[in-house]
Formats: sequence, C-alpha cells, structure tokens
Amino acid sequence: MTGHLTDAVEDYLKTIYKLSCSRGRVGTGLIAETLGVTPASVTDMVQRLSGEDPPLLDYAKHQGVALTEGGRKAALETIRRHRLLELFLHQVLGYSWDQVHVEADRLEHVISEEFEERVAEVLGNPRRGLHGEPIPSPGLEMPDREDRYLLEMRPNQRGIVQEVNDDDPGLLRFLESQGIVPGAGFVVLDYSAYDDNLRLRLDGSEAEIVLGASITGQILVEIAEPQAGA
Amino acid sequence: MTGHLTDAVEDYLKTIYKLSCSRGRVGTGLIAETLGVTPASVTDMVQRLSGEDPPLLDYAKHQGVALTEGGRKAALETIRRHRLLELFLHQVLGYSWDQVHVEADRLEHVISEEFEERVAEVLGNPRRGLHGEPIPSPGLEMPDREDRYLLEMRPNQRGIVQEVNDDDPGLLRFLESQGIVPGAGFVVLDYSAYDDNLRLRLDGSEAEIVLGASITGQILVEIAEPQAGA
DNA sequence: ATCATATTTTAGGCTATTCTAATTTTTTGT
DNA sequence: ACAAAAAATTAGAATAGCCTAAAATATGAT
Ligand SMILES: [Mn+2]
Ligand SMILES: [Mn+2]
Ligand SMILES: [Mn+2]
Ligand SMILES: [Mn+2]
Repeated sequence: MTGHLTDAVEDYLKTIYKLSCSRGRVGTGLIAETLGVTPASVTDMVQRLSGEDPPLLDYAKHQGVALTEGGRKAALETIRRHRLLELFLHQVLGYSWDQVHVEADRLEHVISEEFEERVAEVLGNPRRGLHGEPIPSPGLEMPDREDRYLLEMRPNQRGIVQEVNDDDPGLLRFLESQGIVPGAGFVVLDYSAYDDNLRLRLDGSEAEIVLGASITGQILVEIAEPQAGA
Repeated sequence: MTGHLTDAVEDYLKTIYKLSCSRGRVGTGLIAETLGVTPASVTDMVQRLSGEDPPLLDYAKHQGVALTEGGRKAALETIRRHRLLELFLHQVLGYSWDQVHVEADRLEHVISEEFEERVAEVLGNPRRGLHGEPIPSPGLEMPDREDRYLLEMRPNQRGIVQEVNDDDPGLLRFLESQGIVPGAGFVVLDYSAYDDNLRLRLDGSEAEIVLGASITGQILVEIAEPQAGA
C-alpha cells in the first residue's frame, strides 16, 4: 500500500528525479542545497524513504541515492501535476510565466486525480509546459530528449529554444523581454572563451543579445546542424 | 504578526465559526465530533490557539470556546476561499455540485491571495456559492441573514430555497434530482407531527415531495409570509 | 601513505498534530 | 444534597519534518 505521500516526500522525489537526469546517483548535499534544508535532514529523509515497504529510493551510506521504479513514478506524477498546473494558471487564470512556478509548487501536492484530469482536458492534453518542459503522459511516460544547453553552442550554429528554467522569476521576465521563449529560432554569432559569453541574434530581429553562462546554462535548445549551402 | 496558519488551524477556526453561528460558545466535544478528532485533541488545540500572541480563540476551561475578532477574520478568509473554489471547480472545471466540497476543503489552505483574487474575477465576484452559501466579501464582511430551516415551516407557507448543506454528496444528488436547489420556490402542503415529515410542491411542478427531518434540517429557506388574498 | 578538507551521518532536540488512557469537573436525576 | 453519568482535561506517547553540533567517512594533494 503506497498510502498517501506527504508534500515533503513529493518534493524530495521530484528534486531527486531532476538531479539524477544530469548526474547519475545524487549526493545528500546537493539535494539539501536544492531543497533548502540541511544535509542532516536529507540523510534522515532518504533513510526513511529507502526503508519503506516498497522503497521509493535506493540508498547506501555515503553513496548517494537513486529513485526506484516506484519513486520515479511518484516523481513523474508530481511533475505532471506541476506542469499542467503552470499551464492552467497561465491560460485560465492569467498568471504571467514568472508567477506560475511558486503557486504550482504548492498546489501540486493537493489536487486530486480528478482535478488533474479535468485540467488536462481543459488544456487539450498538452505535451509541453509553459516554459517548454515536456509533460509526462497520463500513463507517466516521459519522452527521451536530446536537447542541449545553449551554453554548449558555438558561432554559426543555429538553434531553437526548447525550454527555460522556470524557478527564477527575474530571469524569466528578462528572457521574455528579449524574446527568448520556447520555439524561438536563433543563430550564435560569437563566443568569448574568457567569460563564456554568447552573442546571438533571434530570427526576425535585428538586435543582438549577449548572454553570460549563468543564463545560457538555464536554457535548453535543439541545435540545427548548419545547412551545407548558406 | 499572524504568521501563516496551518491547515489544521484553519479547519478548526472554520468549524468553530460555523458552529457558533447557531449556538453561542462551542464545546470541545462538538468540535471534536465535527472535525473527526478526539476531544483531547481539541482541548489541546484550543488551548494553543487561545494562548497566541493575538489570540484566535477565547477559551476558559469547561466553558467552551468563541472566536476572537482575529479568529473570526481568519475563519472568514478560509470560508471565502472555500466557496469561491467550489464555484470555480463547478463552473470552470465542470465538477458536479456534490463533488466540489471535498476538493475545496483541501485547496482552501493552499491557494494564494493572488489565486483567490483571480478566481473571484473570473467568476464575476459572486456573492453566493454553488449551494447558496453567502460568500464573504473581499474585505471579509458577511451579510446578516434571516434564513430559517425548512424544518420550521408549516402547511400553506410558501418559501424559496436559499442554501443546502453541502457536506453529504448523496444528499446533494438527491436534492438536485428533486429540483430542490437554491432559488426554487415551493409551498408546504402538509406536516406530520409524528415524524416531522413535510410534504411540499415545487413551483411549476405537479409532483409532491415528502422530506424527513434529517433532510429539512439541512435546508435553509426564505419564508414568504402568505399573501392575504389567495 | 598520510594528513587536511569536504561530505555525510549520527545524536539529541524542537514543533505541530494526533492518539489512548487516566483523571477531573460539571451536570443531572433522584 | 449526592451519586451516577457525561463532558472535558491532563498525562504520556507517536509520527513527520526540520534543526544544530558532534562524530565518522571519503577525497585528494603532497
Ligand atoms: Mn515549475
Ligand atoms: Mn512542491
Ligand atoms: Mn463546501
Ligand atoms: Mn479544509
């Protein structure tokens, strides 16, 4: 019986899911930092979650944690709710794209299956969230993605913005003001090895935009290999 | 500083508000029964809430509790959110009127002021909830009401349904099927002193409906004193 | 290989909420 | 007025989360 998961547990699982996409196993320190709690609290929680009836985490002392299949499903369930809620808050209640995350982060733990289904239907069963995030299917399948960080791009490469990190409202407002939103096509003009700045131009715009690594590391893109004739 | 109130505290205040509308001070036993917890838990909670910086409750041992002005405001804030949410779930997400209460009872503790305001706006700043409940104004004013229980009515009196108790889904489905919804006018045909049954006929309907006291005690009505000439 | 640093875990505590069982207070019925 | 019954309170304990400070373990640099 997977009884009900508490808000805290859902947030831990969600966080571990996201962190283990890049790195493999995740250390308690990183989880603590991401969640804004102390490492001691994380150790405590991961020990509890790895000792459940069907464990949600795979944990060994000093080895970090990984999600079990059950933990992964629970994480994806919460992520689906979160992303549907963000879209809903924007499209139905008129929230701006920098406001939705905080509200969704609380609501995601409280809505019923029924609510989730009705929201999905009102939104037309979307596959992408407000910031370009893929939304897990109702059956909790998550598409594999080949997106790269804008950070990795170099001059003359073309790309299309796929997703932007949504947990910094200030950054989101800036990106929106610059037209850097999912779907926007662009070309990289210049790369500066000293500070990792990228200079780029959005399709259909004259203006050139210079972005530092702390921004380009938050943006996922699809890189279009440069056409032979150009 | 009234820091954030927990879900449990909000539910206690809401419950005490409703109970103290009929009776004056409320005993711990009644609160316990309504909330589905033990009397010991209630004693504990009311002692905490009456000992806060600005107390939310006025409590004296064995004397029951009453809300302070702060407690009343907090209760009305939660009640406003609850009733707006019920309407929203019905009108925007298509919930039926017997489904909304349970969902709203969880969401009411989690939505932000922003969410409340946007929902109110989408709904057109309604004054009445889905089951006829008055919705406290944004400034938390609650209209005085003179509604009576259907229970108290006698033959030949006419009335208009104002509000039905919404915490029993089965009853709500029954009432809807009979056309007993807020706004419905009716006349009382008969009263049986033995079992307190009432027989009545809804305006624009031929059918007669017989209701027992366990139902008529859940329905608030406005009684139209019988016109002189009829 | 060894020591210094960084990371992780343990130990001990705190708050909020609830429970059960025991006790106290109030109410009621004679 | 008094005992029995009902209601309320206290005492003691559990669970979930979180914290700080101390101890243990791992890493990595000479
Ligand atoms: Mn988000
Ligand atoms: Mn969350
Ligand atoms: Mn309700
Ligand atoms: Mn509630």
